[in-house]
Amino acid sequence: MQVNFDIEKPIYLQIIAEIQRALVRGELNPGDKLPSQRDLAQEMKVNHNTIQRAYREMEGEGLVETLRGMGTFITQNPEIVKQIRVQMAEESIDRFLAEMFSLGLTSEQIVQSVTVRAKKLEDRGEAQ
Amino acid sequence: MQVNFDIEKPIYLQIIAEIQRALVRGELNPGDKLPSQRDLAQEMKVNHNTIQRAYREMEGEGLVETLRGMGTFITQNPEIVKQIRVQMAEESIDRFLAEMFSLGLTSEQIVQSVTVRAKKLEDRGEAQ
Amino acid sequence: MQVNFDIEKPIYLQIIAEIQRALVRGELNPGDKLPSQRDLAQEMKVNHNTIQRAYREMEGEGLVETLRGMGTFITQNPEIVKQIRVQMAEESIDRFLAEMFSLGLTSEQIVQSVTVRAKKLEDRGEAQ
Amino acid sequence: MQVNFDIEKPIYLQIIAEIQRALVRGELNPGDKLPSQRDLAQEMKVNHNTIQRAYREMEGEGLVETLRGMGTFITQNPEIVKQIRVQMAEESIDRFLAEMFSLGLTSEQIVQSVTVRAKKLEDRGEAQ
DNA sequence: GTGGTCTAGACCACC
DNA sequence: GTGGTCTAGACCACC
Repeated sequence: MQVNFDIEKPIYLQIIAEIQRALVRGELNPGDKLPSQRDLAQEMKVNHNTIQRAYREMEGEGLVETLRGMGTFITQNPEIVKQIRVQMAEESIDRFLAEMFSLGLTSEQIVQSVTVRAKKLEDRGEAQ
Repeated sequence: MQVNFDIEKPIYLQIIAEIQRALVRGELNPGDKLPSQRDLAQEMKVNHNTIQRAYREMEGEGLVETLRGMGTFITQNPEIVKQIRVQMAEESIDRFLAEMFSLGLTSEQIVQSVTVRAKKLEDRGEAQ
Repeated sequence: MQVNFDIEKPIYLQIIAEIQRALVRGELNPGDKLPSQRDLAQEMKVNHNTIQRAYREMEGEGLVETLRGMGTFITQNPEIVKQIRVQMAEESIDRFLAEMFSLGLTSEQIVQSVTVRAKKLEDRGEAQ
Repeated sequence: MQVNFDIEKPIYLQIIAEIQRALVRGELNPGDKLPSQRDLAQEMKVNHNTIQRAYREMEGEGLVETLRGMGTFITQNPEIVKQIRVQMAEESIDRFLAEMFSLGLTSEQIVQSVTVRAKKLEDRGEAQ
């Protein structure tokens, strides 16, 4: 697991995004234990408070559960993966539409372009 | 004009992207003179060779023309803005589709989601 | 506004409790601006991060809203005061019942005692 | 046995309260010898005069008896535990009612809430 | 060993 | 001026 020290996004949000991606990819599953705050901090070369911020934020969203003295675990709710998938898709769509609108395209043009291109890529087998 | 010193993308490509965005936004127009390589290098705190690489690349794409002793100018072709727009839209679409496919959505689901969301945002007036 | 540096309760929770009490007492109202994080930190002689923790926690509960560069404000929702009242009453009841059960009283005995005593105090006018 | 050095309550009253709770919990029984004033003072890191004050106060209430040269003992009266229980329950009730009245609830509402909640907790088996 | 709280202080973005 | 992020390091509770 890696973070980019880019200027754009706070580290703790990048950590959350990493964990969500790992969940969506199935590398992390409901019930799994996350690395301890101190271990992950050392591994990622960030302060343990930054990891804690990320973990606490995820706890607030119901993504993880923390058992004092035991560690932090992915919530034992099989729905979370689906929920994250939906959330990530929505973010992706909104980011995309913002880009397209800023280029001056209308809804109709966008839908048209996406339809054509998605069909083409799917036929080529680029959709796994 | 600024660049992010992130690891992802070579600086000269970021410079090109910036200039293209400036063109699309109308902040830069066909025929306009670009800053001298040395001036821009100083302003952006990058090596002047990096600027030269960016300008050369854009020259290869027919985006700019360099007149010896005069400087570098946006090509006097009213079509370039439209061409960049198309190119940027295509990049945007492909990036977006790659994200959506990696989340496991099908072409139909993607088109469906985009259609609904684009309509909604347009109604809200978020498309300028 | 004061905090007790007692060992029992984290400072940031004490701060939240203080603000909730101020709301219930009507000393603070929906829409009111809270002191800036730095000012309150200085006044309470705690670190500004501790105030931020309290404010962020309240933001998560929808109690306050933060406008970057403007400050932190009590949510413009007239229902919050009622909600806090209910929450404080529930906490009060649960704390009380835990005490009474630990003394070995049954539900019936507790209800009986409370009924008699509440009536007596109300008649004496101790309920404002 | 520990005391909180909080500002609220004199230490000698906290000591009395601790001893009463120990009696109610059955950790201390009628006839039991209390630690010597000096021993307890050392253990609790308070002045031995503070312990003396606590013991004297309890003697005045008939809770303990001091036998010169022998030490201080819980009164050999099987009723004291019951009496303390009643006294603690009364204090608990009054503190609780004060809280609820200050939140603006009426006697009826308080009794109603307590009845519902006590029943629920008892059913859940939280009353030991 | 694991998480929780707190401090002092730095630097940043936005206004 | 206001909040946001982050670090380094301390001490604590619970196990």
